[in-house]
Amino acid sequence: MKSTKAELIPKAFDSKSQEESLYKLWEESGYFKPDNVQKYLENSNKEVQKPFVMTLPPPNANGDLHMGHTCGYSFHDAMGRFNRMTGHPTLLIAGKDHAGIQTETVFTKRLRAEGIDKWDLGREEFNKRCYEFCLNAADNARSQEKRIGLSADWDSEFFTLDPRLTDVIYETFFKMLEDGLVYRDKRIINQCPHCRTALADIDTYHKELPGVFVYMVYPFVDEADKELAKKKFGAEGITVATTRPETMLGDTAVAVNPNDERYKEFIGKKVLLPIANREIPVIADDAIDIETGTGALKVTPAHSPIDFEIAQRHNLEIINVINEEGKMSGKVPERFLGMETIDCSKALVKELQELGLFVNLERIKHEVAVCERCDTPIQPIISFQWYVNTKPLAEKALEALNTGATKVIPEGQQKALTYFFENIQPWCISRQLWWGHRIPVWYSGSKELHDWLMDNPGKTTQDFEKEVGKEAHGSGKVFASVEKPNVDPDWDNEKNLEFEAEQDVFDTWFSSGQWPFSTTTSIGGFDKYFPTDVMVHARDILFWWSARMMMLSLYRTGKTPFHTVFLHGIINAPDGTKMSKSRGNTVSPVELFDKYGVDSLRLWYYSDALPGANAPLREEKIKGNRNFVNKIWNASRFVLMNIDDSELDSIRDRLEKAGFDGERVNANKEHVGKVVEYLSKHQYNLGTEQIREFFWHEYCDKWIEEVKAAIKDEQVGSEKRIELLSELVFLLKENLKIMHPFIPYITEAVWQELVKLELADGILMIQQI
RNA sequence: GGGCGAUUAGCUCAGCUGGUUAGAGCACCUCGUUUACACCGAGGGGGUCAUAGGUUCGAAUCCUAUAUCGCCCACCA
Repeated sequence: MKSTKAELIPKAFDSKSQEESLYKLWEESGYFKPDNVQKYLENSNKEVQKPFVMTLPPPNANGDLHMGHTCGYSFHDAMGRFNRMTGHPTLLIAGKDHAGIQTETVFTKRLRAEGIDKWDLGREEFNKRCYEFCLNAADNARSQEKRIGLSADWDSEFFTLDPRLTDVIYETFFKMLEDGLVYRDKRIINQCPHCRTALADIDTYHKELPGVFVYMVYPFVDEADKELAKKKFGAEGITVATTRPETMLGDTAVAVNPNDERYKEFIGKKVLLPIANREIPVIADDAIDIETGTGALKVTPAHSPIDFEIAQRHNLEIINVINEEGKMSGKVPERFLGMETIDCSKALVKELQELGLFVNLERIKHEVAVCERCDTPIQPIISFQWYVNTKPLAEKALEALNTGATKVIPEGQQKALTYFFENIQPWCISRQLWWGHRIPVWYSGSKELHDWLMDNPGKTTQDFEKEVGKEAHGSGKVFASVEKPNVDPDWDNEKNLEFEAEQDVFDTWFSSGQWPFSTTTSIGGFDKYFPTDVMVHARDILFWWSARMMMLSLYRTGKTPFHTVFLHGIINAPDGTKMSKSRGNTVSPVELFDKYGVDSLRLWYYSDALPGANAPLREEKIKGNRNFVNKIWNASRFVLMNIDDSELDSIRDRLEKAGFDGERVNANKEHVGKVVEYLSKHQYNLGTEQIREFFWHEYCDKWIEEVKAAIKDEQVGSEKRIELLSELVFLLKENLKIMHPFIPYITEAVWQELVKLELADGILMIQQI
């Protein structure tokens, strides 16, 4: 009867109870830090390869991780572990995102629940409290990142508003301003009247809402035109159609297609804008679709992007009639001032009816852009914002793609990115929020003065005083600096001088677009760790994030920030639809960790969440992976159980001598070679399949069975037993190593069982493949 | 409207630069309780690789068209 210590090992691998202590073992080993990996390699006379570095996408500091986050981190970690085990001092830099508008919304609600109004609190106090809130809340996300096994250096973790990063981000802005790449410009923006901020297109989504389509007549000014119109159309004017009648008060033209036979003879004529009683021209523009509506478009440059472009082409006046809160304002008849747009719309329709200029009202459903956070329909309004001229930046990025300095996996997305760079639009980087990096700019005099001067080229501060009726306290020039400046060379009245701080903050992508070099710079490792190696994220933020990182890194450092962008698949609900909170079909990764173990979920990601794929969640596959993980546990247990305690010394000696050869060892080498190749080529699905196939059906089903039969009748301690069991242990260890990047927990757990029997040393994470 | 991609076993998908009987996991069927594991073992069924043409000695793989689906961007008077 054999006596073996290994018989005490439990029958099933209980992932949940072991994951925490295994993670602790890794973390406390210090090998999440590249310097320690380097020391280890040097001490064990291994060749030190160049560092392997990844900066990780920072999740929202105050949220839970979703299936997509843990998917990304699974890939990060497999890459990190593989490189760490092949001679590369490896650094994974994690982060937590301040997430601009989302966090401001969340925290404002929290404050309100405590009975605090953010406006009473003031900006400075709000930001202070929100910062604390985020730092505290970040523990939650961080513990989930650790749970997935992420081998990041937590001492290099950054919150995106960290003052060290801010310095770098501001420098970039100053440089761009100097180089003329940032400028202030008047454009149509998406205004959320509820959140009182400009929104990027990505912060909005489209929703089908009931609306109206109102036809109304703008009468001609000249009697002759009226006559002609009456003959042609049966009305003394031109009929236009709109879904937003309230914007008519800001109309400055009616546009028709130059090829539209109906209106040809009216081009250049004038109509009288009803109610506002303003004469506006009929103009011709190619952008007008003859088929839509009446083929005649009322042009409201201040409140519609298309109209704005038309206005630019034709030098039309721009009249703002809706303010930031979505209320009627500006040059509108007094009775409409302060009205909600919808009320104003109704009132106008009524007045038009009375004037006999109302033609028809259709009730329609149409797609409206709404605020992603609060569902409020956005108001396109015109305002001055800060822009980046992305054209020259995109050219450099294109070059990086074309020369192969950066490549995107999957290939199709590389084409999409190329197309994006080729057709890039100016980038609005200012947001009217409190929560974020304040744009480090001061206006001499006031922001109003500066924008007025921009609006009125050729005019002076004296004109401003006269026409606006306010005193000028500076030249209206812009000063870029963090601290308030105290001199303005263009303003001689020093006593009178005042500076107004820019209140807007940067778009979060402007700061996160600098992530690879802002973080490495801030830990003092720019020279050593930049450029980084691989960027991993889901493909939905390719244009927003990686594109920006490429442009800004090339601008600041002259180098592309990473040689590979790896876009993992998107995890969908089991029925194939998108997971979303509003649909209530989300699945929490933590739930799956608990149920099947982290390794099982990781394996599923590697096999299903491939670049270019949408992976519907398949629990039964994760369950299958759990079975594989358990198989590893039991196979290892069986090998150890076959070793009698009295044989341990001989097997240790045999293992130290190394020099195993023969069929199995060769087959195993070939197997390891294949997996290494798959990992190097980012073919994780093939790697997963390979380790599963090989370990289960070769190592377990063949080798263990063969050895089992061969040693059945052997005396304990016989030469044959020692040789065969030693070989089996050797092969087990080799397999644990190559499987570790995929499934770190189970492999390390087994390794530690080997360590207990002194059949292995140290920790598996740092062993070299 | 523009761009990208997909269509292979019941389900989810592999199949790299064209080459013997097209693969995996899960599901299904049969047999098996031999002291590692039933979260197991042995075996099995199941696919004219969306459709139509073409290139080739040879096509799931390359080309063209069609159909269906998905994603992204732009727009929606």
